[in-house]
Amino acid sequence: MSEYIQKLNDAQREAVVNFRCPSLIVAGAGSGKTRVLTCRIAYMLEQGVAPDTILALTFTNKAAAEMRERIGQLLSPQATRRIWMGTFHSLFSRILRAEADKLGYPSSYTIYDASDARNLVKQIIREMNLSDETYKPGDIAARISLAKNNLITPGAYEANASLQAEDRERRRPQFVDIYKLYVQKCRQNGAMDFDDLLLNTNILFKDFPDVLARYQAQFRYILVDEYQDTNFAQYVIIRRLAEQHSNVCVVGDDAQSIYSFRGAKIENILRFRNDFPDARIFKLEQNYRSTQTIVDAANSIIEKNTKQIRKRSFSTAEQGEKIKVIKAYTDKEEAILIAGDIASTVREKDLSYSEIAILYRTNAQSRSLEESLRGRNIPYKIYGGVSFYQRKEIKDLLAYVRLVVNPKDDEAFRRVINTPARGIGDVTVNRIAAAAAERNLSLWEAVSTLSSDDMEMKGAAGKKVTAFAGMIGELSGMRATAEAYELGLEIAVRSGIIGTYKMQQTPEAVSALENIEELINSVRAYTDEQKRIAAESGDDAQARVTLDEWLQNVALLTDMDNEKPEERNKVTMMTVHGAKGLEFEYVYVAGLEENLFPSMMSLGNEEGLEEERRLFYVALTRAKRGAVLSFAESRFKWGEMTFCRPSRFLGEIDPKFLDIQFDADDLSAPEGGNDAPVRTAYGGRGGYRKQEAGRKDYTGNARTYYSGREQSRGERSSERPAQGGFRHAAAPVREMSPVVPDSRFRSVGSRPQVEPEQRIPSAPRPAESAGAGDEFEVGMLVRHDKFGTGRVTQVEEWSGDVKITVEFDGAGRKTLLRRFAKLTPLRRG
DNA sequence: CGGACGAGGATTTTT
DNA sequence: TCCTCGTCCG
Repeated sequence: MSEYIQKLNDAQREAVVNFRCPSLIVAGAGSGKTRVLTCRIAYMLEQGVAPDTILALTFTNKAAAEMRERIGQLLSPQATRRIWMGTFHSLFSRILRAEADKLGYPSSYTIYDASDARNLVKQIIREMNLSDETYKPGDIAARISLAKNNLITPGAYEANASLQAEDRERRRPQFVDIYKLYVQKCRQNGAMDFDDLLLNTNILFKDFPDVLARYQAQFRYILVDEYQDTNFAQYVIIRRLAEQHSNVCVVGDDAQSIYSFRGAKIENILRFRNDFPDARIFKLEQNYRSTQTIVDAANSIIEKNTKQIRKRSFSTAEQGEKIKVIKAYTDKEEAILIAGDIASTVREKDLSYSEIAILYRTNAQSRSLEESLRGRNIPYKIYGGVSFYQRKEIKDLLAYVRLVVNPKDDEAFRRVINTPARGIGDVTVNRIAAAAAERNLSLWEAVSTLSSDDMEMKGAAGKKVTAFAGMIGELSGMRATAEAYELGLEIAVRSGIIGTYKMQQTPEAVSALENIEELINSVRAYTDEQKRIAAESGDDAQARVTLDEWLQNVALLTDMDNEKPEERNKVTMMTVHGAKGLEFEYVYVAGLEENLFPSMMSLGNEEGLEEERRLFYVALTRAKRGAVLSFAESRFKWGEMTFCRPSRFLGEIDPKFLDIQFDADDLSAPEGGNDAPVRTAYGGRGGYRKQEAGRKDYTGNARTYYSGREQSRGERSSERPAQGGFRHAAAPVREMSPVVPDSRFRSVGSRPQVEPEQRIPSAPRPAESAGAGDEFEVGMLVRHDKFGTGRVTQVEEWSGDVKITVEFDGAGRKTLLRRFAKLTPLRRG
């Protein structure tokens, strides 16, 4: 038996070697889940399973790459090449690319990300003359996504009385019309959104049984990582593919299901046994990551949930330190206390900053934490915020590539036609659109084949459009011969994107250029890599990698995928969601307050609350050695000071694991009293009775948040069967309720790429006497046609012009550009 | 066209 | 608070 098998514990080994039956591997936090998965695949290969009969599905590219890497280490890198290992989206997009013609799509279809999808929805709502008050694009896009995730096509949606009733009730009777048009436009544009990759795979498998049979025959072994996060569409794909060989191995942890807002169904893992009655279940319960204290504390939280697979994680590591709980008066103080604690922890335990993470529920919390870390000169890195791929310059460049690759992509066309500005305005675009619609052409097809007269354009506009068409046409022509990298660079240059940013001297423009450079380099890296793989495996078919291919790949990437190793020795700051799958020596969880963590939005129903509890479980189990939990009594939210109560989760941790850092006066029991403080602090473990006897301070809070419902739960009822039974394809419709929350993107606390310290300050420079600058100066009295007279308070040079700030007597302060404003100097100050 | 300005909105977000 | 979006004006 291979060495790597011997090193496994019994449960792990069982889960590895029994690979010829449906298997459910319940893998608690830190239980060596990835290890088991990689060993299982390695073992399968060693047992003679052909690599291309293995389909291994993950949720992130990172997870797939890591797994491939580790299998490669166990066997050889070559051995892993032909395994179908990757994300649901990337593998099925590959299949769809091969089978596109059957669905009436071009094989070089483009992939819309969430914001592309939302923009299209928005545009449709405008076109239909609907109010974007009632039809909020974000809501509509989310509902479309929800429908697709539940395999409800527009036709099925329309035929469904209860969904229709729901929309009427919510005063959005025309939702289904938007949905229809959206699907139609995507198809016209030769585009699929993320959800389509799964939905269309299902349609392909349903409508083309021979195609399904082919893939069923091929994938004799199906493995799914993070199964608790699969949605209905993914679930059905897996079931369909598994029908023939019934050989599915799913790995996951129901306690870490935290993506229901994205359509994930915890029921999929809870009910795996019903789907595969002869499945074997392997429970990995030994935690290798954390101390006993952390594991036991986490258990004491998660056992409050009713929906779960019973298991008992245990750690054989040392008992370890208690979990520190910090109270602060304000969010600002909380941040300062955390920074201080990090500084001393790092010093005392001789840690590197990279071994520490601060986790929070919402990105908005990062700001105060950031400031306090900076105040103490603690290096940090914030994850989240505006992603690389969401940056304007990147989306612009990608839109060009999309248009060049897929001439039907009207969305790309609209984005690109006047970016950078080339004097083609709405009026012109509308004319193009009208002409195109009349002839049933895409926008690009119209522009490249019709004359200016056909589009009813006057001289200047017509010329500009012709020039644009010529440029795209030439780039498009290069596709057949040029290397992807060259073409990418050519697009960046010819489009004028690079030139425009080069002209500007702002730090933003510099960073934009760097991003563009990075993107283009990634084309080269990708093609080189693909060529290397092709060479290794002896395929000549891949001699030249096209831009199409890279584009499909890049659409499915996220920031996590270009993590740079130089981010060493920095404290990690991220949301709890972002931390799933990671581990740190010390973890700080900030903002443990009611309405924040658990989030206010989750409090309406028990299911939401249970998910928050799982989220807290995830947060806590990231810690190897120590955890620090903090809360503030007041916090700035949306510019307003709000008062907060400590999170109920604090009270749910068995107090014997806690080390309370505050308020000994009010909370502590008499000397020698063992654990009274915590009980009175949070009312955990029946402690609330005591509080009701009339303690002050926190007791009042405790009484409130241990509301009747909480108390009445009394003896926990975890034996109760899981609620909300899973419905199968027969009635997927029920899956539509409740409606998902608004899922529009936020982008608070962004700038992950540029360290604040490294930013070039853009402080206004006084205008040089170059040209017109000296005409105005601070203190001068001036007159303006509209605003009357005023005094100049600031003059600065501003990208080729002069920006003048004037305090007007009547109209207040205005900032004017010299080039435009008709300002008359009156008298020197 | 493109910047200034005010209103409104603000969980979480693997792809 | 602080960002995004729409509108208005030079």
